[in-house]
Order: sequence, then C-alpha cells, then structure tokens
Amino acid sequence: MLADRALSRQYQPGEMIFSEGDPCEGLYVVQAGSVKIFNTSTTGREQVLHIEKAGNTLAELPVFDGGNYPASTAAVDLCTLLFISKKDFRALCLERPEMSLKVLKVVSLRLRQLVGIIEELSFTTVRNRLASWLLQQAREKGQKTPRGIEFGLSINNQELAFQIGTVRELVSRNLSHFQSEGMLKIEGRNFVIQDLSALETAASTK
Amino acid sequence: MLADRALSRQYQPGEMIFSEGDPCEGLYVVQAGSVKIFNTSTTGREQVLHIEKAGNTLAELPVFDGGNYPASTAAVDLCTLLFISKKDFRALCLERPEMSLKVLKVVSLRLRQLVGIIEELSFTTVRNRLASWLLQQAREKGQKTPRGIEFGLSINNQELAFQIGTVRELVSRNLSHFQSEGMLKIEGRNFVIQDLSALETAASTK
DNA sequence: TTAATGATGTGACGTAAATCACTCTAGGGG
DNA sequence: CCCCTAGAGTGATTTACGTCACATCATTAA
Repeated sequence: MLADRALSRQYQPGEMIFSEGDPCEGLYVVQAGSVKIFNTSTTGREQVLHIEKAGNTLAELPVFDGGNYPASTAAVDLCTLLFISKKDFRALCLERPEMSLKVLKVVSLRLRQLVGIIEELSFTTVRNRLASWLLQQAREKGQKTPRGIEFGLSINNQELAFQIGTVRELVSRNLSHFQSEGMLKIEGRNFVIQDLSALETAASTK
Repeated sequence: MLADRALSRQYQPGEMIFSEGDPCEGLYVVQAGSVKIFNTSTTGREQVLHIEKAGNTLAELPVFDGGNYPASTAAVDLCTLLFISKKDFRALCLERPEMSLKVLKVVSLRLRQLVGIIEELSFTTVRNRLASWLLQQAREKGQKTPRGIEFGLSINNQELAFQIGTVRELVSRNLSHFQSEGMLKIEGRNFVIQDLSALETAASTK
C-alpha cells in the first residue's frame, strides 16, 4: 500500500518546505495546517500563487513533467505533510486509472486559478484586487451580523499584500480608503463589511 | 476508435474558436497552423497565455474539472483543429492509463508556463519582458549570420504587446531604445540581434 | 515601568505604465 | 496615379505603483 512508503513530517510556521528551482522528489499531501505556494523577486517581494489547506495535495506537477519545482512553498501554520515519492505515485496512477482523473481534476483547478491570477495582474488595480480579496474572505468565513458581514484575519497586511501581488503600504492605504468611503470598518484584525455592493463595485474593473 | 467520433474543422486567421466563459464541450488537437489562448480586458487589451502549434492539444483542463473555458482561443494562421468530446476523451483516459500520464505531462507543462507568466508580470518591467521575448524568438528561429542573429517576424507590434502583457506603444518605444543602445537592428519585420549579451542583461532583473 | 519589537498608517517622491493624440510611411486597390 | 488604410513611431500627460522615511500604537520582555 501507498501509505507504507509515505513519510509524514511536521513543519513549523514559516518554515520552508521546498524552494523554487529545487529538484522535484515527489508530491505532498497536507494533513494538517496550511501552506502557501509563492514566487520571490530579487528585491524580496512575494507573489502568492495559492494557499493549500488540509486535505489537498501539493506540487503534483513536477511529478509528471520531470522538471524542478516552479515555485516555493512554506508552512503558514504549524502543519503536517505527507510525502509521496514520484515513483510510487506514478505507479499508483497507472494501477488505478481513476486516480489519474482525480489528479487531473486537481491540476485543472489549479490551472484555472493561475489564469485568474494572470487576468487580475494584467487588467486590474491593487484597489480592485483588494476588494475582491475581501469579498472572497467574506464568502469563505464571513458572519452576517446587524453591522454587516464580519470576519477576523489571521494574517498581517504584509502577507495580504503578497497574496494580491503588491506591497504592504498599498494595502494599508487602500484599506483606509475603503473605510473613509464607508464600505468597510476595521477594528484590530476584525473586519466588518458595511456596504457589500459598494465593495463589489470597487472589485470590478469598470 | 477515437478518430471516428472526432470532428475536424478549418478556421480562418483571426477566427474565434471559443471564448472565455463558454461552456466546455471537449478538447481540441491542433492539426495544422497555430492558435493563441488569451484573456481580454474590458478596455480591449489582451494577455496571451500561450501559443499552441500543430501537434498539440488545447483546452484539456475543463474536460476534467467540468468548468467553463477560463480563456479565449483564436486562430492565428489558417488552421485545422480536431475536436474530441469530453465524454470520449474521459473514456479513453480510463481505458488507457498511460494516456492520462501523457495528458498530465502536458497540463503540468502548461502550469509551469503560467507560473512563469505570473512571475514576469509581478516582478519584471516591459523592457525585461521584451528582451526575453526577443531572446526566445532568437532561440526558436534565429539564424546566425555575420551581422548577428537574424529572424523574421510574422506578427505586428500590437500582437507582440499582447504576448508580453502590455500595449503597442511601449513595444515600439522599447524596440527603439534597444536599437539606439546598439543591441538590435530592425529592418521592416526582420530583426537582427547585434549584441546578444547586452540583450540578456536587459532581460534579467539584476 | 521601561525598553524593545513588530505591525501599521501616511506623507513625499521617483518611475514605469498606460492612454491620448498625432504624424509618418508603405503598400494595396481603385 | 492617387487615395485609403494599417501599422509604426513619438511627444505629452496622467495615473498607479513601489520605495523611502518616519511617526504611531500595541504587545511583550526585561
């Protein structure tokens, strides 16, 4: 069985799992916690490609095309990852064809997300992307209250900036704008969306 | 056999094959000519994701995750495409496991390219990307001559701009710069790279 | 209580990018 | 032969972005 040969390991928050350009040994399954996949610029900026939570796989691609990892991955929380070697996984795919289709589905979804990121980077402003990001958070974990839609944030502005492809300062400034325009209220790390439709307008490109 | 149920059709240069958001019916194989896969902004700009030449497949992703096409595709040249329905292709993958691995390899490569585009859009300037693009062309079809590395271009500046995610004017301006810096000579649609290493410097982010 | 640390908010500034508005040119069709 | 058009080149301008510098605030450690 596969699990016999798989290797489980724990990573500390912030710890690197692998770096862009590293040779690919196999793929990972996130068992607990969450990890971020990202690129780094020479000046220290980051562009987050994806956040992967428990239950999902990670780095499926280089298993099949033989190349190196195209991006880096680091633990966000304390997390546990299961490692499966390239060889074992390929064997499994040949043995069970339906497994391949599942992997294809995962990879397809990822491709779709990357296309979305490219579209955003090409055609939208930081303001647009930040508004979209807030709406996304609201959808995922927002609570409807009399004051609006509320949710808490576990990351700082720096990390948020990396997720929408910009820098800390612009996040800070644009959040201020949203507040002065009355569509958002921030208390510490608690966010209240007061005017959803205004935020939706801010998220759209026209 | 698969070919029995597949449908071949010819497309005129510039003709749309499908548009972003269209429901996915199946995938295509490029038999002749080439197509471009791209996104469009509300203001009419384009971002080319990939150019697909004869022999390659197209739109594999939505076959497996069931979503709509995430980008548009149009014929560049006069070209012929073979259409294979979603159902037929999925059946084929289950029947022949090694087929799945091949598709996975293609999709992985595509993913890798998209990550590359994101990295470029996030961290490089138009100048960098244009230099990279010229180097890429030189590698693909450049001829070494006494004057340098020569190649012809079949597309106009507008199309070139879309491929590197910018606008016509910036391409024109940056090509002028490269010429006045002595690393490039343009005669009509014929390009001569006179100083390769200078162009490589211009392509790198430092 | 104080010092130190990390995150945030913001003004000022420089630069790259996009847009607008033209001009110029070459080539094709009438 | 001339007109028309598509593509290219280019100045002027505006806007968005990123960087630097610094002040503020909260939290923690000493």
